[in-house]
Amino acid sequence: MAHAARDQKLDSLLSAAAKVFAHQGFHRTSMRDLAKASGISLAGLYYYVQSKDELLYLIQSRNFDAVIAGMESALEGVADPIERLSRFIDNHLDYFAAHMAEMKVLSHEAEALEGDYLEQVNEKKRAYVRSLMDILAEVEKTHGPAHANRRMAAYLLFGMMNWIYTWYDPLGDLGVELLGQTVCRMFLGGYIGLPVSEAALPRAGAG
Amino acid sequence: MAHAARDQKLDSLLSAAAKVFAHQGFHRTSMRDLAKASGISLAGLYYYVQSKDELLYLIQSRNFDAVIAGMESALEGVADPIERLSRFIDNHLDYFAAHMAEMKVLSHEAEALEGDYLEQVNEKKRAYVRSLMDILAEVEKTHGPAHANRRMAAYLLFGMMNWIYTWYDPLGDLGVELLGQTVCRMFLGGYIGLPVSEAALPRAGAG
DNA sequence: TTGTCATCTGAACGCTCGTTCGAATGCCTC
DNA sequence: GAGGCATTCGAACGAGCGTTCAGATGACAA
Repeated sequence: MAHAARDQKLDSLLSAAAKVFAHQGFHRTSMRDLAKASGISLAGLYYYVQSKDELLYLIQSRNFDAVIAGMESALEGVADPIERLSRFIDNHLDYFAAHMAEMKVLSHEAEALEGDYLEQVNEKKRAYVRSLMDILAEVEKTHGPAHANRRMAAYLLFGMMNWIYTWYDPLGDLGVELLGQTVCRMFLGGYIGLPVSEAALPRAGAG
Repeated sequence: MAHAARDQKLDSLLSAAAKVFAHQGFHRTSMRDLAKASGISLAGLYYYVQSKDELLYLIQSRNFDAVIAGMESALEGVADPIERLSRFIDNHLDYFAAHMAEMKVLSHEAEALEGDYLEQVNEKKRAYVRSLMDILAEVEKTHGPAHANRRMAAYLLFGMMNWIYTWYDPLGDLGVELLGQTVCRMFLGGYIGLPVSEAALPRAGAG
């Protein structure tokens, strides 16, 4: 099948492009850079892709779809809210660690997209955030009112998870399992001894 | 003094440039854009600045210096490790919220710098991270061994704090005080009822 | 008035960019 | 061998980029 061969070559182009985008940034990367990295001639790139923008869109869109699909499968049949939250986090971090270049492009080049491309990715993003906030609502229903604004907490969690493209090395000594545990524990429990009571928290009486 | 007038005009150029960089991104912004935004002619920009790169460097460098100076002053004479951590977080978030454009440029355009400029900012960054990790070491000394790798915890905290440029509105209904409290509590304590015991955490017995 | 110096500018330079186009190549079918 | 189609490419185009330069402007000193 010719169709499959073409798709496969597009995939490898997207993979090569993601690496270069992650390394140099989208705007600093030229189509000539991508030609060199993918082994396709400059003009040849346009047989697989309509524009540089579409290339970025395809990287972001496909990987985001994969994250969302992974999440849906990870949550399937799981009822306990905390377990659902834990799986949401693990899925996000596991995919991130397994596709660092692509996820860095998704996290860092969010504003590089324009027009319809931007809107389509943003719609996925909104749905994904909504999924997390639904889980947080369930958590609150089971465990009582939260100690934080739900929306704020959601974005702080995304901050912990998405910022990892600036420092995390999946091949380093800090494994993804430890990362997932730590993020989950930090979100739900804390850094020092878990039983930190309200009164022990600072800010209450300090200027 | 003529010197002071010049410095003042450079300041206002940097401030205008930070807004445009924050809005469009560094590489997408042209010197012609900056000329328009600052009210200086294209060639006139080069009377105040050697290059577009230096412009970015000055924004990052000066604001980072301000963050660090604020931190040193906030920690002065404070002994309690948890209070020190709380002040470190508050200083970072307060400055971020008060200078969203500049801090977005500092967070998001970290890799846009090159050569000496990059190295100088990175050195500040390393020292700043070291400051946080020193505080974490003090916290551990006082409150016993932590439940997370120290370096990992530090970067997760920076993730929560730096990611806010993607979602936080200082003029919205979520005040900076609440933000600081939440980040501090999430780092130290947690989202649902603080006494979440080890056993209650998922991951242990779930696939 | 003349000269000096900081401040500012219009116009241009050389370069790289994303994209296009006409043509070449390789492969399959008849 | 001929025709058709998917694939690939060298060369070029127009546009925009960061930067430079020779010179204008205006304030102040002599």
